Amino acid sequence: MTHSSTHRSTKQRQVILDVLQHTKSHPTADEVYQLVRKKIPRISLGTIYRNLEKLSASGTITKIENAGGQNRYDGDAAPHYHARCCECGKIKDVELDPIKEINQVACEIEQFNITDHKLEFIGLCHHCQHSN
Amino acid sequence: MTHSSTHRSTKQRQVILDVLQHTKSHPTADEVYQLVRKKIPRISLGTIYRNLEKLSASGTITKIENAGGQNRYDGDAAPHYHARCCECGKIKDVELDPIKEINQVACEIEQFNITDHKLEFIGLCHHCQHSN
DNA sequence: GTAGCTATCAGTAACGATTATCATTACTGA
DNA sequence: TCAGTAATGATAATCGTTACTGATAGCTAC
Repeated sequence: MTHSSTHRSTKQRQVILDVLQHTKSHPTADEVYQLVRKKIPRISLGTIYRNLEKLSASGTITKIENAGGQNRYDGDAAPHYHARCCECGKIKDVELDPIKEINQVACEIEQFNITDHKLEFIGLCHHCQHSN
Repeated sequence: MTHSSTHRSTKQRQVILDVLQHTKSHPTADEVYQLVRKKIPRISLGTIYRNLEKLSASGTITKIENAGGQNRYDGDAAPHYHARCCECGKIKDVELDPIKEINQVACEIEQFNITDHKLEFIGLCHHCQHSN
């Protein structure tokens, strides 16, 4: 009933957030699960999903959708672009300032109120370039 | 054996392609299924998926991936951007020339061989703007 | 501190989208 | 026409994710 805006601070949520913010990779839910289990062996995969959802809903982390199959999660909530390896699916941050003006440009399109955009680069990561 | 590069021409594949190329929307696999069934009532959903996969692999159509939700398919194979409604998930073409130069810029990022990019705008479509 | 409320938990079943399997059908080139 | 085989219809299996359950444990007020 009472609009539960409250987020309790639980050990599970803290560890999940900590793991995410201390990895350079952009892990899938399952990878987060494996990492967190090292600290909380009995944690449930459902708890991982629930907390990843809450954390991204509150803007603490970023959920990377469209990643070809599984979603990935990024401990960095600041807007930035990603590069995805079309071979292994790994994601890397792109050091490129977000182009804010482009939303304005796109806004002039018929009947669509643009509020945001996602730019994803596709290519081969360093590892996959050399494994062929 | 012989690398029969060509795909056989079947009635099912022709109808699927025809349906896709004659709709302005960007239907999901299931929506394609519903449309094709009007012409081939006994077609299987598996056949839809198989052909959509083949057609997009050969570059005849475009697969618009969307992790978490359903994929969508675009009869237009030429590179162009899309706008996605964050409310209903519908996709609309964006009349904006692809920015080719941006791949070059991103290429200068450490150890990633960029070959392509996807730019997707997020917002509210005309319908969802007025239904709230 | 502790009592009570309830968000969160672990465990697991259910779900939806997609893919794989398999026996049968039907293109295609000889 | 015929053989070879890609493609089909039907259905089972897979995979990521979400929903449900009773139990647990933060938080607040006393």
